[in-house]
Amino acid sequence: MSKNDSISMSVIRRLPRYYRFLSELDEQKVERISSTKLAQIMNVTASQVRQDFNCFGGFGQQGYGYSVSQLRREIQNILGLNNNYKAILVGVGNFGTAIAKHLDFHKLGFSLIGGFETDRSKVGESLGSITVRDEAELESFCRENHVDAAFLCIPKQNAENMLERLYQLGIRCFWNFSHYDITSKYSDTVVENVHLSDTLMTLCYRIRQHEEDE
Amino acid sequence: MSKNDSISMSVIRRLPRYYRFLSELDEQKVERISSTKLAQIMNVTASQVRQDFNCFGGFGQQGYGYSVSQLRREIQNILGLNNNYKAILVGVGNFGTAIAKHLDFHKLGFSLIGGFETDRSKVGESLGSITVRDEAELESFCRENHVDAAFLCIPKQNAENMLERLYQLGIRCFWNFSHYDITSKYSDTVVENVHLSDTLMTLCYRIRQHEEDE
DNA sequence: TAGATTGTTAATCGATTAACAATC
DNA sequence: TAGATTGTTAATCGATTAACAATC
Repeated sequence: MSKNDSISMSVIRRLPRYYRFLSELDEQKVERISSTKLAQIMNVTASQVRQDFNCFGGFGQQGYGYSVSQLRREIQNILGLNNNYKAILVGVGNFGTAIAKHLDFHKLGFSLIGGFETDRSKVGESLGSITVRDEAELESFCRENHVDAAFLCIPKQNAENMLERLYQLGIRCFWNFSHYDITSKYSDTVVENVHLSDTLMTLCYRIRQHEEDE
Repeated sequence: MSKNDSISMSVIRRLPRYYRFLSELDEQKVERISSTKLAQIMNVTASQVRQDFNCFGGFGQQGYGYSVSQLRREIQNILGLNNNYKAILVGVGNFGTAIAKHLDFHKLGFSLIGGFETDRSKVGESLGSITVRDEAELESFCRENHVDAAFLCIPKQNAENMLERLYQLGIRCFWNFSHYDITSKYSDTVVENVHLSDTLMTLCYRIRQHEEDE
């Protein structure tokens, strides 16, 4: 766990996938694996596997391969999944609700500590471990609780205002499901955008390509 | 709209984003835009904008720029958003429901024609234009209706079986929210994976990087 | 020791950016 | 015509793959 020097984003974005495959192998009690075998399972090249792992230092052993459980733990550490970043859910509609119920945030480095919603009819509902609060309580809540990140599940038209409020409250990290372009206005933020419709449009394009190939 | 010769995936995956920005400009009644200006708004290089658009043929006019509405329409055509691919939703839990309610499939080249669920208590519910059906009806439904794609919103453990059934029914295109690795078993499929937890893990990593930069 | 497999360097490939001639 | 901006070629940069010496 050394050898840092800013790893490229291409590598980082592959780590979760390694982590998933290694977790599965670990559950299946597989003890060791070679870069060749792992590459085969994951449908990538063995070279890439070794290059990727070596960005962080040598986890393997020549002539033997990698210890699945150790490698899994190393990637877990690199990604920081043992953290417990405090996150709030902003917008508890269908989508926000699904997210909150669907994911095990603790395994992903987060802890969901609050949810906020404009629709009064939803305020007071409980959602897993949290209770849905009136959006008006956002400021007081954030002053009483340390918040590391916000999960944005609101429509684009509400995003501009909400961002201003969240930014004022010192929140700089966002998991953004809205189509609002956060970084263009707030450059000192960390944003992971999830644009579901973009991937569906890509699928649309690829369906036709696939048909044409026949 | 010519000059094809297999466009690289890097370009294709940028098209939805161009499409979104152009749609917005179009709504704001902006008539023309230069690659420089568009690049500025989108935070990319003007070179990239021009290279990307030129993969498909010259939409611009020297000394003038690009017509926003025309360019938007061109990208719409390239992506094939005027299609009406018939899709079914497999798994109508929190997540599937949110997806179905959240997105305007018609604008994205699809038409949702059915939803299937194992949980009997949900069968019969209506969801936008569709009615939730018992998963047991999947085969009969797919034989009576042409289905181009399946949106997979089921847990990983159910995915293997379900994929086998869908594949048998001739479905080859998937929007996959499960962590099941479709292409490794079914190589003649078109799959867009959406791994939400992967992006959250990446955010987790980036939060720490951000903190360290201070 | 022999065999296997890593860690790492070098070669290749593809994607991005820069530059500028063509042209509206 | 002069100015602006594209379309396109060439240069650069980064990421991926191949190769192999190091070593368990």
